[in-house]
Amino acid sequence: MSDNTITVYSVHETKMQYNIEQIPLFVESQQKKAFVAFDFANRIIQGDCEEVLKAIPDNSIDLIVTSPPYADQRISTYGGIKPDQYVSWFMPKADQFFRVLKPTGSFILNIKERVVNGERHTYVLELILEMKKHGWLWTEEYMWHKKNSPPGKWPNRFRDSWERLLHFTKQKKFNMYQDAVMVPVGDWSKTRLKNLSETDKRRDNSRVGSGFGKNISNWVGRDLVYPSNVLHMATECYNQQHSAAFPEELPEWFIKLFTQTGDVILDPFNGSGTTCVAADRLDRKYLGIDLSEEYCKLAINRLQDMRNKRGEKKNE
Amino acid sequence: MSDNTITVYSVHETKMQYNIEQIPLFVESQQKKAFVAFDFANRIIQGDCEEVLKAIPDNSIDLIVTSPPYADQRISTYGGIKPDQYVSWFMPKADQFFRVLKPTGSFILNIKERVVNGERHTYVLELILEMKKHGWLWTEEYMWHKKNSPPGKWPNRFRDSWERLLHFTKQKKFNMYQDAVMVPVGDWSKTRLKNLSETDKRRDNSRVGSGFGKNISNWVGRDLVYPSNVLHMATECYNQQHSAAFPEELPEWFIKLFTQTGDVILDPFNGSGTTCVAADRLDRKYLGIDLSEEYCKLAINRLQDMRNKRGEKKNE
DNA sequence: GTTCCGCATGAATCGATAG
DNA sequence: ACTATCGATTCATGCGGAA
Repeated sequence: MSDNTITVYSVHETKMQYNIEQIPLFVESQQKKAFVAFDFANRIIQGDCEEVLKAIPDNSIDLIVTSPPYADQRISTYGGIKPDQYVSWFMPKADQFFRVLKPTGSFILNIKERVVNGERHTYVLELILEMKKHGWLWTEEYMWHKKNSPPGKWPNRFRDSWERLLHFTKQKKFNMYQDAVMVPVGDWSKTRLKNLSETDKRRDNSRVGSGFGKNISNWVGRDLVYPSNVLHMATECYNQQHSAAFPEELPEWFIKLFTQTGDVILDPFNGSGTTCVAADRLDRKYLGIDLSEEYCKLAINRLQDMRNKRGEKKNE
Repeated sequence: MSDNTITVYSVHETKMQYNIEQIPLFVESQQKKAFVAFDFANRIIQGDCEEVLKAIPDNSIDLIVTSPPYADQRISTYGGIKPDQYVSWFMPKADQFFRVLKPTGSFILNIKERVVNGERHTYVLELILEMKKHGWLWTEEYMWHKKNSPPGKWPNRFRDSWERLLHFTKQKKFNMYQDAVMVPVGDWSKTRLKNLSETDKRRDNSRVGSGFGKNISNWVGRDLVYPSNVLHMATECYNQQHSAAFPEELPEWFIKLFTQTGDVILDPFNGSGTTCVAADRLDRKYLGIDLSEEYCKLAINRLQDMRNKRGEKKNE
């Protein structure tokens, strides 16, 4: 990274091309205003999210979905944050997240505590408590059940197949579009409904207009139910080189749940850019930030690939 | 409850009968020794677990599995512990658990935080931190996915379908018999989740009282793999007056995982006695403690019923 | 003897209403 | 302003009676 500059990537229509603009960021209030004129939507920015976000205005982001480097992970990029220092490393960034997030917005934090000396470390618990002190509401904890967790065998524990999806908000009331993530009803009523309709037909022949038929009408067309706070998703790898933190399904679910078309989604630890890809696919705007130039380029390539594919599809 | 006495229930062969013995408990060291001679194995004791356990010797329990009253729940029995006071209510009891647990033993705590003012309360997080201060190791957090969670719809959250199963130990090295909970690979678990009749068959087998050995024999020839730290189990809500906090499968799994035949399992918030029933079925010894006389009687009745059924089966 | 369906039942939570 | 109570919302499951 060169001094006082960051690199901004953006996707263009041209296949396999991207522009790199050098933009001064770390500026005082006057110049900051000028920068604000810069459209940060649909950009991938290389830099430290804590610094980059200082150039983003208050209350301008609708949703933050991210999976920060866990303690002692992504050492080459983030230097491997020590578990004991995790909270103090994270909180200045969380303060920026708080500032840029709209009052009606949500922050989804994918995280899981490491095992240290045979014990689960407590930095995630401490992080939640500290977030509250900094004004965040710990609204909910969703559970990601990783259906295909990596194998492994230890004498004192099994494979770790779940991760936390902490849901923080700024207010008790926030935007939530529950209908957007309704799911087909369970196998239970599928089979029952199937059988029910057969019975219905049978009875319909013998007796028309009874109250029974009315009962059926309540079920017919009601294929969808609201999900719970447990998400069952398999992990996926974008390619052999760079494994994604989570499958595209995951940010997709929260993007549909907490935003509408045109809203802006931020991933401050963008990595291979799964959040941005999901956002773009769902016609939302994205802002991805990552320290690593390699990851930024990978992300922009993925976004370009997807745009191209969608373009081809349109022309078909 | 009368002064200085507790009520001890034990199962006998005679159908639908139980003995009630009055035993002085809250005594000093000399008399305590006398009490220790009393066999606490396979007993249901009515009283406050914090006091009752003072009569149990150090390092005498192999496994503790329990689901304490959550904050503001089970008000009629426990008076409804306020969320803010939960940790200070719980810790003196946890100290006794620590004392009576063998160094190689495990403590499984089923708990979940309430929503208070639209936010998840932090008393569970604080409890974990406090447990560590009192010497416990937070070894693992298992996840109970409740497939049939209570319904409901709110503007800011979905149905809560998971609970924590906190695994505390006294040492880094503890007893764990992983082979005892191995499961058939792949398709079996899929069919089990989807095929209801398959589940029913398994359930029936376990209810009859032959334990799980019989089922395992059905799996011979299939490849067994170790499970993960996510448990998929439905709550039992059969039409009775007293519903169990968790399904029998749940303590069963941990009993097989952390104990051997003849070991002693403690549930200090015994409730309807699901833990003890599972322990007895698996030929372990149990000690159940509960404040409520009604629950104690219910538990002993369940244990007697099971004994009777197992006896009938033997005679067949 | 099976299979199938109606129904009750949750360790819930929110918002409105009442004291 | 703060607490207490009540109705509305909603779905997977097991049980019991029916086909």
